[in-house]
Amino acid sequence: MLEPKILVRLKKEGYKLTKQRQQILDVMLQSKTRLTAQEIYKQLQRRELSVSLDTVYRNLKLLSAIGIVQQISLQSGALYELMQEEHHHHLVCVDCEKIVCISACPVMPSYLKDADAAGFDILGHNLELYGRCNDCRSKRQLRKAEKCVKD
Amino acid sequence: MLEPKILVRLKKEGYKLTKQRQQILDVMLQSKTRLTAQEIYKQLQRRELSVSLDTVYRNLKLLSAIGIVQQISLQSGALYELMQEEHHHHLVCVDCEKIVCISACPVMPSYLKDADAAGFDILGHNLELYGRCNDCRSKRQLRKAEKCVKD
DNA sequence: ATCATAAATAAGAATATTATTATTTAAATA
DNA sequence: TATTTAAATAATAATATTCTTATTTATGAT
Repeated sequence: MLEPKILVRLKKEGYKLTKQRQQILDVMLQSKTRLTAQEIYKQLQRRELSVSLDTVYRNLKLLSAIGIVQQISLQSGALYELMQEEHHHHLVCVDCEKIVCISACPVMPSYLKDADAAGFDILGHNLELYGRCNDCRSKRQLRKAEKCVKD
Repeated sequence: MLEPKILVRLKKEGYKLTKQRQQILDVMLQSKTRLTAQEIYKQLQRRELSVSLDTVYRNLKLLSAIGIVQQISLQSGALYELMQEEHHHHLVCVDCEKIVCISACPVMPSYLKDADAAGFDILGHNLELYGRCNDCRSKRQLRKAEKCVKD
């Protein structure tokens, strides 16, 4: 069921395809929503596969580093999603934590050349944008406006 | 002592310039190295200013979101550095956690337009690159080579 | 200078995340 | 198929990070 692309990627970097790793990926694949590490852990328990929470975290970190999984850091902890078809990034509202996908990716090969120059093999990257959404901006301005009216 | 630029930025976004916030920024300004939240907290205790660890974390998060501070996520936790002169990003070795600065930034205004389109005010961003450094790559290959020799 | 108020803080409890170490396992090769 | 070994895992202990709530404070307006 796993994308062959993912298998190839893991093998290429010398990582093993363990049962646990497969199941973690599968849970993410099945999920319609972004998940926390804890949620993935709970799903796995339902499936009766023995996976420690530690293993979930370890794998999410690894998979993020090599670009198979995308991590989104919120106040309340991190969310993870499987990188499907199109590579993309996320914009998070600093007030309400609303998340919006930004479809393009600005990290071009030319940019990675600098990194190569440092002698690194580039495996992946994570870009998160922060901002304030329309609603939250309005609310802020409303507060100021109300005050003026009252005065 | 604080860069006026930072003060302007905070005020513009409606954030207060508290003693604690000032001191956190000052500790980072004085430091020659990247610091963990805990290290910043300890520095502040030496200065005899009352700042809770919670406050340190809260501020680092806020300051990262609006681009005044840069966060670097390592296995062992996060490091923080004040964004000085030139905006830049970091490349981290997934094996040894060596950090290298990449001077340019690929996040151009044109890219941010997409974000604007979603009705967001963009405040900042965080980009982290992952790779494997020269040394770690060599070590991996050595292991394989040794095996071949032995055989 | 005083007042009003949203923003910020401290304290301590609750969670999330990582480290350590002994054991197990995938995968390469004989 | 059996052997070998780096990689991966589980268990649990240790840290790091966040939440909740009551209190304090910076700031803008009087």
